[in-house]
Amino acid sequence: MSVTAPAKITNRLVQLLPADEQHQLLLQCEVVDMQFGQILCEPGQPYPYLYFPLHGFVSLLAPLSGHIPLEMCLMGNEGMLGASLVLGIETAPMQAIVQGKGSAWRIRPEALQTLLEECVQLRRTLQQYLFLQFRQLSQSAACGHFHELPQRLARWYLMSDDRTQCDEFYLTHQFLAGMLGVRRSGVTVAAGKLQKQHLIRYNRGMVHILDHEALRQMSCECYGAGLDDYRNILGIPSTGALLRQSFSTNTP
Amino acid sequence: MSVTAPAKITNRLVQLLPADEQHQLLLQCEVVDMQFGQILCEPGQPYPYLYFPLHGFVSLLAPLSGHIPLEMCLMGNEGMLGASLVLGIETAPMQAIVQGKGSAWRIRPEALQTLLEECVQLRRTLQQYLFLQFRQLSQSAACGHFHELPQRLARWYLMSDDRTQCDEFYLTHQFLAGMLGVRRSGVTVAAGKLQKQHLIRYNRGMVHILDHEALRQMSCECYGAGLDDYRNILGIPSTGALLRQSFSTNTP
DNA sequence: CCTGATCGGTGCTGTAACGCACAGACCCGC
DNA sequence: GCGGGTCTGTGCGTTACAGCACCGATCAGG
Repeated sequence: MSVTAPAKITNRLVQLLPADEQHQLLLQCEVVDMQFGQILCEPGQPYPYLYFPLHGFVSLLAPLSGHIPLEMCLMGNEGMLGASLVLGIETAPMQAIVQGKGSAWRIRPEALQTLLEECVQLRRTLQQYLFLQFRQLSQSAACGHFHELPQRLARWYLMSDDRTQCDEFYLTHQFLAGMLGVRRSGVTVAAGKLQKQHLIRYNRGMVHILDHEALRQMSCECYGAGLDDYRNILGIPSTGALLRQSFSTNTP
Repeated sequence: MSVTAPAKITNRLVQLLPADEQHQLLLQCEVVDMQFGQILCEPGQPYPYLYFPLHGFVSLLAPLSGHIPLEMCLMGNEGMLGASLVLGIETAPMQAIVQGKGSAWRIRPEALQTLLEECVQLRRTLQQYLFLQFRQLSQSAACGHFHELPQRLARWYLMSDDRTQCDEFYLTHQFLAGMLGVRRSGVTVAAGKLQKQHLIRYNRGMVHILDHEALRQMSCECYGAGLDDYRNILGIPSTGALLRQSFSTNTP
């Protein structure tokens, strides 16, 4: 079994569980790669699998006929895909697609359903995470309506960075445009501004985050609100700036 | 007890419950008036009460500093305020405010928590309704981003009409502007178009729906999607056009 | 090495909103 | 009947996008 992955490569929701529940859960999981662009579920369709990302990240998208699906929620190893199963409903509310390739523990919905009946903390954690998604959804909706592109873009870069945890990831303007529901050339202009100010650097899709702090000041309040929510609801910091600090002081 | 209200004035979620659960629930409820503009809960704060609207309707709003809160979800007697309690979390995810005055059954969160442990169908129904809200949230987010004001406005009038069930309600342009996240004068222009086409008529806040069918054609797909969702998830038609038909054929 | 595809920069025009301001119509209370 | 508040209509300049088009730079494959 690949349970004994490197310490940092794990899933933070699973980490919250007591040892016995972790063990039960991981017995039912298998490690899989997530390919860039892979579609993990479709709205209204049953989940084929549920995923606990280890690295890489996944987007939840809301499709609207005649438009490219709009991103509602970004999910890395601080979250999971399929928390709505805790409501006893087997169909997915939204589309999920892999935005940053990586790996995940995956589990069959039936298996998780069974576990949910026995494991108190697992159920509790999934409930909390679902509540968190609820908050994020409403935050993103308001953000997309009121805030302007450069701010939203900065937020997006920061969120992606938090979830990849390596200051470098692959993301073309074209793709970002889809997520944010704007034109590709709009992204180019906004990203160009950030690059000119040396907050980021990019080339043919590879993005480097150069200055977190300045990027954060450029971004809208929604980024910080997301971090706060995570801490308040789950009781631990998300993979955000706070976590990065504690990590960087711990690295040898 | 005021449980024996007129047959049509009830809550459709409660109606879904078996008789014994209904009885248990209503024993813990009291009937209250909902005043226009009354704030029923605040995001991040515990719910003082939970509400099953009987008539009138309530909005869920997402606040963003520097802006008027944006509406995420509209709730009449087809829904309830506080379904997120089924996740075991006592704080409200969003603000709720009374948009159309009316009445409701209200219950203390602790009382509902207790009932949830015993009543299987109550829990199931609240879970389904929460899932539905999840869908509506993402739909509204995408709608607010891509669709244009006249379409969104038509949708809003239809949704309000469904929830008041009387083709006439009080809603000023100013208020609508807040809900939709646009200027008041923008609403005036859009509503003026609808009035010129004889789809609605309004005067100093009193709105009459004149032509449902035409209004529906004018509205975006999101209106129909909401009705479909309700039927698919809860298994009964919402208080939408379909229901109105069956009602109108039943009235003496 | 050529070819085709992808990525990103740039520049137009068009438009749905914005912010702001003002004025008429109507209602209510003193 | 007067005055103040609310509701609605309207106009103006501004702005952040959309939509479209075209370009060069870079990369991958035969």
